[in-house]
Amino acid sequence: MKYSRQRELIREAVERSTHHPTADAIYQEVRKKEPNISLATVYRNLNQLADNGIIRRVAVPGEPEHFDHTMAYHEHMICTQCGCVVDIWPEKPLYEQFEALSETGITGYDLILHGLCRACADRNNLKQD
Amino acid sequence: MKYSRQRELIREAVERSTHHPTADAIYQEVRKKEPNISLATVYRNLNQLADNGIIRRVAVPGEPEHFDHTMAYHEHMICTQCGCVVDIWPEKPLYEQFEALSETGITGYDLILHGLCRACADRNNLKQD
DNA sequence: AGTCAAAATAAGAATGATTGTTATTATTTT
DNA sequence: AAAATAATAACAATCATTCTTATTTTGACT
Repeated sequence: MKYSRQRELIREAVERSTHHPTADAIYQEVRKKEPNISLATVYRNLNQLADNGIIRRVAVPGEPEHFDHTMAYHEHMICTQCGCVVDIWPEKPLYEQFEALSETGITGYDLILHGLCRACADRNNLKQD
Repeated sequence: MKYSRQRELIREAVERSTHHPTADAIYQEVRKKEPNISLATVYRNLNQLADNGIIRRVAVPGEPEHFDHTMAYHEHMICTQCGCVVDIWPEKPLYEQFEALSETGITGYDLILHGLCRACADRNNLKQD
């Protein structure tokens, strides 16, 4: 894997991100510093970074792929109201729960939880009072 | 929801299916009896049936949507070798495990387990002997 | 049975996310 | 510095899915 300025900018943009950006969001961000970068380059590098365990893919059904710079074990919840993706930090990895579910073994999983984010939950409570 | 011959054929095709067919697989199947049916009609009706709780959507990251006629609670595993989708029947609903993960509550989730299906596991063991 | 409004359809265009192609450029190795 | 390799920009292509529109079907009500 050779160095490239573009890949470095992409990696940094994911690193800086507070939300869980899509390829297009990263594209828009990196374009500020590298106006001629191609969207295909962003996709190629995000995939490469994910395949090399440097960033994490977050697959949300019915949405474009999201990406996450936090590699420490955690899960994701999508807000049913505003659509934002929030980190969920279980006390114990869910993986253990899943292992017993198949005789042939579980080697991995994709999980997206659904619920209200803090902001939406609070906003709803305010209106209701 | 008015009756339509097309919707009925689509529902029956999902009902008969042993795997977890995609919209296109259902389209190919229904076309045998209704050659002029449109793919858009298949999509529209699969969505309608799913929205009305008559069939279930099975979202597999990186693949077209699958559908399932079995409405009783169960999970899904995708075989990392052959790509087939198999039903997993947990003793207790995983939902309970997930509820405690968010202060704001969990209203649902999407889960796909990864592992080897029985057939692939057996095949691998044979070769290895 | 005949009329009407609502719902559904076929056909195909359009969309959106993602990947492929190719000629060129940048990076690493010799 | 030259050769070999990987990466890029530009843009075409693909794939799944949804949208549009003119037409047909269905179900309710005479």
